[in-house]
Amino acid sequence: MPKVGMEPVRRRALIDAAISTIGERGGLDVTMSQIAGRAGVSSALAHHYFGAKDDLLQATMRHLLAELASEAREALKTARTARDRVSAVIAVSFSASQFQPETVGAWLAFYVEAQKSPAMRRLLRVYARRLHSDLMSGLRHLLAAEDAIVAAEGIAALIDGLYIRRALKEDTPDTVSAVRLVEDYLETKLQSRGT
Amino acid sequence: MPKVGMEPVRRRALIDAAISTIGERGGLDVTMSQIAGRAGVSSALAHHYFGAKDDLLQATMRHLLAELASEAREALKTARTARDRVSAVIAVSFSASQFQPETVGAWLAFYVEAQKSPAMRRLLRVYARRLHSDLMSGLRHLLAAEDAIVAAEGIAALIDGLYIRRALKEDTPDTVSAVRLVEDYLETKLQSRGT
DNA sequence: TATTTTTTATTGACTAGTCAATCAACAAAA
DNA sequence: TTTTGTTGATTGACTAGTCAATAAAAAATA
Repeated sequence: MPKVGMEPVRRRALIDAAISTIGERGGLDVTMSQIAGRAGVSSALAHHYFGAKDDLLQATMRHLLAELASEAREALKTARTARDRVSAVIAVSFSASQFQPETVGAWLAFYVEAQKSPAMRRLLRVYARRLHSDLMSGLRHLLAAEDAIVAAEGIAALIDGLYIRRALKEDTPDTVSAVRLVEDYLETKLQSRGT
Repeated sequence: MPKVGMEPVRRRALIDAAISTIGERGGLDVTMSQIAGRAGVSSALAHHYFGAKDDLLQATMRHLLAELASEAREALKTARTARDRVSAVIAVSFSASQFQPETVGAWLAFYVEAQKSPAMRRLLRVYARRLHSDLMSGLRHLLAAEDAIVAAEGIAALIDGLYIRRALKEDTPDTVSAVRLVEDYLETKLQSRGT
């Protein structure tokens, strides 16, 4: 029952299906048929809209990044103080939508893929840089220049590390304790100011 | 030119080849032929000694874990104070042999695989538990019980996070700065004692 | 010691299965 | 009648795993 104007609907459905398929099966070695099937279409249609499998995967990664960026922008908008800005960035990283095991699984899979694919690596670098600058936008006002950079790197590494642990499920660090751990790090950093 | 007593030699060569192939290509989707070829034998021989591909991969992971464990044991032996113990664990995680991009790439690939494979997940849990207990063996004497646990979790997450960043190469955190970052975290934790 | 037999090492060729990508064909809307 | 949406069938490439065959070393036997 072909209706016109399906393209955006199908694209979105395929990307969503790609995320959950990758997250569920844990890895990028998912087949076009699995993804297409979950989106309720044939694999031929997936190729029709995205060309090669790689293109669909890249579009998926881009979608993940865009979603995270948009959440971060939103959260930063309402943060009043510098301290709030840092907490906002941390909170977004572990927000319900981002910290879902499926999503985390997909993120991790893309991290691995980035080792092979320069295109993916570029995308991830964009994310890393934005995270850094978002963190610095608050930390800059709270710590001396050098300390702020170290703190930003530390927080970023902590976030990535907690993501990995989340992806492994079982004895999963939940959202709350993950946030607490990072906030605790930040707090000790702020307290040792000037030492 | 068949000589007798080749089994251990081949096994080791195949495992080494697996590590570098996985690390170089970034992912577990390497073929038996690639691994065997790098080890200088036919793919049939790899199957002869390891059975299925999965078995070779598991043996490889086990080898990685065993090597890390042995290095850690060695380092802890010479640590005199509690503080030294913690530093020793950190140092081992970023030692030259462990922090090689190839090795790190392989580690990351196994992390992803662990999402699918319960066997791999079990192995990784062994690693996580040992890391935790090694850290606690020092931290226990330096911090209050609760704080020690938080610090151990934080250090572990930092290590994993820095590994990920290392795997992505380019703007790589080198060994020295990675150690410094973790040590700095530990230091601030210790200083805020009793706060 | 000379020989046969067994064990160990090794591979090329093959099988069976999977999957990305293509394409011709069909259906509904414009 | 042209455009848009859609799929089943097919192709071509690749790969895990098997197997029969070969050859050297070691063990057993004469």
